[in-house]
Amino acid sequence: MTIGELATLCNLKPSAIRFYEKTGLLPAPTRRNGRRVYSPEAADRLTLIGFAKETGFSLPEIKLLLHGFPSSTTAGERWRKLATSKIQQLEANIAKARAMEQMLRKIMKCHCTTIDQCARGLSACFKK
Amino acid sequence: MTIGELATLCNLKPSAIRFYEKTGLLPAPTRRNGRRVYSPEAADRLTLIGFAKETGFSLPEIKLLLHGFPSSTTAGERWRKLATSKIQQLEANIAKARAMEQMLRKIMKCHCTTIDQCARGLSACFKK
DNA sequence: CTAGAAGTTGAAGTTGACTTTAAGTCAAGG
DNA sequence: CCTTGACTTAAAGTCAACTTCAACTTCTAG
Repeated sequence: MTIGELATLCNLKPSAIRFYEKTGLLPAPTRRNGRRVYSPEAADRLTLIGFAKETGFSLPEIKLLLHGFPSSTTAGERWRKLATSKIQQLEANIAKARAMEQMLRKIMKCHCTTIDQCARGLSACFKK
Repeated sequence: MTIGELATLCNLKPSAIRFYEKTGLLPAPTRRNGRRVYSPEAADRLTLIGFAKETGFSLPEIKLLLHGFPSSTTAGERWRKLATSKIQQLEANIAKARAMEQMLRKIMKCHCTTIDQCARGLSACFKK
């Protein structure tokens, strides 16, 4: 697969793929006459990266999750710690998203055009 | 309340509050000797803004949700449309977060240090 | 064989959301 | 009265995550 094909397949621009390679998220593929040639697994990797991004991971975090921490005796443990904290973050995000959704639904039930008009007291739900 | 007090109360820097004011997210407060003086409602507004940010709204989107669309006969309807699409986005985000969480949990059950070691085939879950 | 589409590089530019800086004003405590 | 710290502004700086540019090479169709 060429970089262009991989890009269209994953809804990315070639520049993004080169950027991920340069920053170490994506392994450098083999080359044919100087050009990158990708195997289908590259698409799996990019799918995973995209998914992680959409769930709130930064690129450095994704790098850690993908490659594990730099080798050390406690590497596995540290990966585990990162994953555990990320799971907690994900659950917090889910809770927040649900609360926001509830708020929007409530506001939609009345007939205002702004939140200020009818969200008085509603923001109390979010204290803390 | 001074800008500094409001900032500590909402875990923000004064500069962020001034920035929100400049970009129209926060109404300009009254002034005493040139200095901003805030009423407690300002904190509610900031809490709401923070919440929206954390659930994936951009500042321009938050502005729209707060102030409604610029006045026009269809303003209310457009607000409604925006809110509806945002609710859908929130639900999609919740689903993604759940899938990501499941994936992390699965990977944690085996004893690898990287995702590549044991996530083979797992990314199939995400092929939408 | 040649035009043009797609690939290559490093470096510079973009966007969103702030933060920092510079240069100054105001106010409360010792 | 004077210092110290919080406030004011506009303008410039920062950071992440890419994108665009310039200059060049290489593949592909006619």
